[in-house]
Amino acid sequence: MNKENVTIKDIARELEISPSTVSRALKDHPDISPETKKLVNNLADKWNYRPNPIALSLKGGTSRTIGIVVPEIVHYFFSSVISGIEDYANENDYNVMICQSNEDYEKEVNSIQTLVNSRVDGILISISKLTRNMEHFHQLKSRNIPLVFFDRISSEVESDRVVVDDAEGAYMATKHLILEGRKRIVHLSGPPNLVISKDRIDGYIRALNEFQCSVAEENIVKCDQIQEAEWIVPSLMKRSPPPDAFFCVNDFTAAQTLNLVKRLGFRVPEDVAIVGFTNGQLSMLTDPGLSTVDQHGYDMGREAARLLLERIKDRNRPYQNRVIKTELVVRGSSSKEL
Amino acid sequence: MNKENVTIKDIARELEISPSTVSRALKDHPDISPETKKLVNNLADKWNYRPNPIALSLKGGTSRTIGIVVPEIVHYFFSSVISGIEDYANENDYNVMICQSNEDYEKEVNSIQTLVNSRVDGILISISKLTRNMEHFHQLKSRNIPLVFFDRISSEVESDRVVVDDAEGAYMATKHLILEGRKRIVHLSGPPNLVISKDRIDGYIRALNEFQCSVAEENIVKCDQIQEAEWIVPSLMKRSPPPDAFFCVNDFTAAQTLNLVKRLGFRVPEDVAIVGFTNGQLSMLTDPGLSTVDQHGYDMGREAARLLLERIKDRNRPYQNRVIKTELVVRGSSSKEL
DNA sequence: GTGAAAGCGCTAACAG
DNA sequence: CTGTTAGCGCTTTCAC
Repeated sequence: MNKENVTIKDIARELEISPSTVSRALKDHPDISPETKKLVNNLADKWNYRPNPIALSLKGGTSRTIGIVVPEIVHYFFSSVISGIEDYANENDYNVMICQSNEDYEKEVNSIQTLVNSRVDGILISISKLTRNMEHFHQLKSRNIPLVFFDRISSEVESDRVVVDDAEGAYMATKHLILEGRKRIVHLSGPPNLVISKDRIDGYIRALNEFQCSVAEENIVKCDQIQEAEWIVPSLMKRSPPPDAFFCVNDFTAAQTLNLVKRLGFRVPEDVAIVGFTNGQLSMLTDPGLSTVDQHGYDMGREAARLLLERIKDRNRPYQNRVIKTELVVRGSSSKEL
Repeated sequence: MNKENVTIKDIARELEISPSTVSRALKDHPDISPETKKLVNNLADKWNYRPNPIALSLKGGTSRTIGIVVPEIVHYFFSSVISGIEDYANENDYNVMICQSNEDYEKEVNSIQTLVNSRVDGILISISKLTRNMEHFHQLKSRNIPLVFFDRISSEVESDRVVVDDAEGAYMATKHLILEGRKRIVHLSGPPNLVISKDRIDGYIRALNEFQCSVAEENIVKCDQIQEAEWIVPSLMKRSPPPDAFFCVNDFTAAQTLNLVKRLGFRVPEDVAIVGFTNGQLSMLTDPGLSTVDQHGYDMGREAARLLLERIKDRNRPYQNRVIKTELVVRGSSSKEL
């Protein structure tokens, strides 16, 4: 009943017809007689025939597999993007191959090499924090391998891109803090070489300007990791007067800031308000709940996959730039009413 | 410089020798003269030749790709397992294809079908909460496709397995709570059809027995999701006397329990101690920090991948059962000293 | 030491 | 309407 792997030949032999006829019957080719089709399809069903995708790949020069490179799978944002890519790809009969760069330039280059060697039909990537040299992307372009950047894009490499509306998200978060009456809003920002970091800073500044608040250099501090926050936040809180709000580049840093500030005896949100960025599972579980900017990772994943599959179909279409809307989610860490 | 995709034929043509000679030279076959080898290898390097894995697969009947099926990528535990699998697989020149079941039986069956159709050399799976029928696994066995279960195993299907020492982890957690002087320890448990749920219950009971504490039916409550906890925990806290400790089947439920209990006016850990299971990123960011049992997901992933690759090499070896040690991580939610 | 030929599973141009 | 043939890239047996 469960033959190891049924091939077209097997069916042809059994029915005493040629493999090509079987192949055509299976694809409902108009030339084939209805009876033959029925015969073939019945046997194919009965034997549970599945076309061998490897043979198809070799023939067609396309693997129906796309590759993803992310810094770390274990981050909520990235795993939700992957989830979206996965779903969209599978719906379109594509498979997905995943590599991690671990925020390391070398590993990123290797990952791309691996995917290229595996003959993926295209690549989706969010670049690592340490990536400065964009040579590996140019190589992809010169080899004509479709490439889509998501979230952490390269501004130097022309290609399809999906980003969230980082500037707008940061603007909304900052504006929210201002409207809550905060005067000394610190922005804990990301690595300066990433476009998303710059955009979030821009949004932060735009909001301050709009409300005639002064923008102070020392209120923009690079700090995007739990360990960094450990010493940076306490040192910031020693200022007099201390900051009365933090807008953080991600939920982890925000949650950690929240804890540190509480440990120093400040009340949240009364003395200090905090807003993060991501809206991961974490943000509902801090105390108080963490206000944050939802990045809609899953949607971004679907959109990125869509762009990639479209480019695979048509390599000459103009480059697309998609922006996923962000959404401010207000919880107890920034609003006294919650 | 960057030819699209160099083949053996290209090299043969350029050097005016036959493809077979090139193939042999590339694999350092003893028959080939050193000069020819040098010539071939130099050109291969220069042209950046990479064997086409698809052709190799078709020829060799092996894809050097393994498949993973997990309930949800976005859970810290699963993404860390995936990370471990990835690393081990890549070190051994295997690629990894990932599918999600979304805790749904149908999608699990589909995922396996997808992977089989893609001709993966083997499959790693952690079964969904809703999976009761094991037919799809038996099919894999009858098709002779290597299969390794990790974490959520099927006790009904014989195969290689990697689990964490759930019973021991639960035992340590419970014992720790007992030693902290807790008398009314509630266990919020997982879906009863999963082996891990049973094992954790067993460990919980063993610790209670060992210390002559009574085991009460009503202290074992099925509750493994944030939303469930929302109403279950408050109702439990209405008992008189209320529970003075919770051992939860995962970190999410534990963190949520922690918040709910605090919201009801109880102090943690003074009035109520809480221990979770996973040791995800979340556990350092609750207030107080969440005591939990580390599952070493990354190590589990590596080990599972190792078992799979070994079985792919030798399909007749006896089935292996690997147990990853768990580790109790004590933080503020269960110990007054922290 | 090297080459020719066949075949992995499938498709498509070309014949009939 | 159906069969034959060649070829995707690579390996491997069999010849020479």
